[in-house]
Amino acid sequence: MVFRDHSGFSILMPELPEVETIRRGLAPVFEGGRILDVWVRRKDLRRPFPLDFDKRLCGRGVLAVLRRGKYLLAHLEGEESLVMHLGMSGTFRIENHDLAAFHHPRGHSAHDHVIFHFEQGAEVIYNDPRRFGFMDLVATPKLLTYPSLAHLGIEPLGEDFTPEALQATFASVHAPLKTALLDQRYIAGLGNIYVCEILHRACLSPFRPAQSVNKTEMGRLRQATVKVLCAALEAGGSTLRDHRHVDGRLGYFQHHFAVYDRAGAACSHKGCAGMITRIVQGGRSTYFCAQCQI
DNA sequence: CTCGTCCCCTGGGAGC
DNA sequence: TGCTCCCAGGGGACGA
Repeated sequence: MVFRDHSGFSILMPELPEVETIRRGLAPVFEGGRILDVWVRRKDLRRPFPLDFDKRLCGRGVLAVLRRGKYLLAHLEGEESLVMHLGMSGTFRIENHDLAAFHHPRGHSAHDHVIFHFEQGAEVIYNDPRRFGFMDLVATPKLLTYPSLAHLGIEPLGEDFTPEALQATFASVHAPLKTALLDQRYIAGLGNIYVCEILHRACLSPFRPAQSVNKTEMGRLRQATVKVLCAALEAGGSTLRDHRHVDGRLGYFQHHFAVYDRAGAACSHKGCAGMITRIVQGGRSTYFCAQCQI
């Protein structure tokens, strides 16, 4: 969904490209940095913060920031990792203040829930109006069995994302292709917006039972997924490089969509006279062209 | 197991 | 102009 926040920035829900762009934006501050102090402004987001969340982060060095699906993972010194999910409205911004300012915080907005203060003076601020995100601390060796991460499917930008793997994954899945692509247990990182774009690009119907998609079509699906995600990443990358955005807002950038939120528009495929329509599948909007998505 | 439904939350937009 | 209501989204819980 596209909407504008109070300062006129265009906001998009964080799916894989947004989360990866945020990861790249956080990395220069997090990786090799040390957390001096953490200010948690409420006791929970979607879930409660873990016990002594702030105390356990104070003084910790950050080794690396990784992404798995839509999750961000900050590996900390001492074999512990900070697991973060942005839900639907979570974002980070980076501000640079002197140390004194942190102890007399000013100018934080109503939805700034967590503020990390780094040794070098940067503040990393997590803002989440709808509070569907969450943060947790997990022993790094136990990440593989952490419930939210344990059952995540294939990384769509990884080497394992092949037509053969897709066919094997969906071999016994009766669910409609649209629903199956959104299911993080099969493929990790896709959300409603990009799934609509991917299916349109691959000329595949959202209604097709996932198991009915043949290998040739899986090849198209793979190709479309990589193209759509990489184009979005490129847009995010150019936002990071754009110095007009140096107020530190991460991960939100303009995209051009072929189908999402474009009901009534003409299908953009060459030679197709179809029109984009909106239907509901599993309680979520699907935008597609019934003419060429078969 | 798989499938469908509902809920969490807020702000924007439609409609009156 | 100002009010009310509906809706978007990811993930987890729950029941069939």
